[in-house]
Amino acid sequence: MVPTSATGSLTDERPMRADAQRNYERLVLAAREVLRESGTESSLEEIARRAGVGIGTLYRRFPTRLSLLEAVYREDVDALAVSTTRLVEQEQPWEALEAWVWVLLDYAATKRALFQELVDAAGRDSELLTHSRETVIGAAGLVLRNAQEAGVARAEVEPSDLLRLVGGCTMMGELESEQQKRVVAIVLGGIRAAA
Amino acid sequence: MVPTSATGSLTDERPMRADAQRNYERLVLAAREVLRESGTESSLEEIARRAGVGIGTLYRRFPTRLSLLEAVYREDVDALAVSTTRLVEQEQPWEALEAWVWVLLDYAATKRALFQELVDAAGRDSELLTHSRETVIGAAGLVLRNAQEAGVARAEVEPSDLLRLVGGCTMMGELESEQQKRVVAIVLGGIRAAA
DNA sequence: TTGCAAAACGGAGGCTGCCTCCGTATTGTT
DNA sequence: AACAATACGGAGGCAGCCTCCGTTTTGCAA
Repeated sequence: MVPTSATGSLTDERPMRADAQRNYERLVLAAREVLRESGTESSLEEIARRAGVGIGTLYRRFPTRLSLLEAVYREDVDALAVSTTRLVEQEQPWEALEAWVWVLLDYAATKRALFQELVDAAGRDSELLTHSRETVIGAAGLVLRNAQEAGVARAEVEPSDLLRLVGGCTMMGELESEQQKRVVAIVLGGIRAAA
Repeated sequence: MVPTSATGSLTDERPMRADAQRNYERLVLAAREVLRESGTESSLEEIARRAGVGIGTLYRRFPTRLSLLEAVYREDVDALAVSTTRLVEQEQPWEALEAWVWVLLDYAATKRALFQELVDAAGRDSELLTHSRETVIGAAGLVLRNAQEAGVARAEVEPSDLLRLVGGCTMMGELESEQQKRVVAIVLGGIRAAA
């Protein structure tokens, strides 16, 4: 999953230079480590330090905090998309939605930092459509539309509403599992179409 | 509303010294101003600067970021409590709850910074029961219990759930009014007891 | 191989913010 | 008027963000 070019866009002619690629890997590795330890508070300098790389290198490779987070969690984000598809194919629409919310929560629990900044940047920055945002919103849309077409979810709910509700309230501070259950129940209850 | 003693606790014998009181007022004034401009990002140094006061003075008076926010919004928080009581007395239980959510949103809109840190500190710090937290949670409890006793709100919902849902998801970034309406509708739908 | 330009590195440095500490100034009380 | 008690304020230490640019590394081409 290590790209051989910085952007993955169509305009890369050359592969990354060997040292660049090595440092890329080190940075992502260190970032994952530091993020696990310090979450949202993680310092970029600490990450660079841990990676044994100059701060300048970090900034060259990842101009944005978000871009680093994305690199770290890219695989996980893609995995979310995959398991979303599976849910939609194998479960009943409502059950899929229910299950998906829990998948999202579980997912968010280990990716607070990314999620925080992602939801945060949901409104503004709408220019910079990052891979993660597209993917997560896409997943939400898939499972939601599926439920709506089956008539089990209210038609007016939008994917971003789902993210807000599930992500938003969960993202702030920890949530004990009891409260988590209650909150999810409330959200699901509010989304379910009246019988 | 300017206290004549730093803590308001039982142990203050003397009133604040004149200069202390003057600076207190200046600080709160400046803080309100800066908070309006910069929200959560507000810098304490900027506030001190704006107040024409040394940074040391700020820290002596408000050892904690939260304590400053509280001072700024103390009156507003109390006002929330008052209008909560009024709602409960004058409206039907469910209507009161509905209206209260909107009051809370409106309230939160101008007090993002306080709210953010408040909800954030909801779990940990449970020792330090600040005035604001008690007040806000108390208000949520009042309106919620009222609805529950009337049988129009699910019994298992807790006050902090309400804060999480309404505050949490709203607090992250801006929310356009359309989305706000949808999100509130979902939350209320999930709280309402099944008929 | 060797040479060389393109690519990448890395950290110093400028800026800002957090917070503490302590010498100095202001009060108000006797 | 004098003297504690109280309060002030900012220097200074630490850390993080980000940029800029002189130095090093790499890989292609001769």
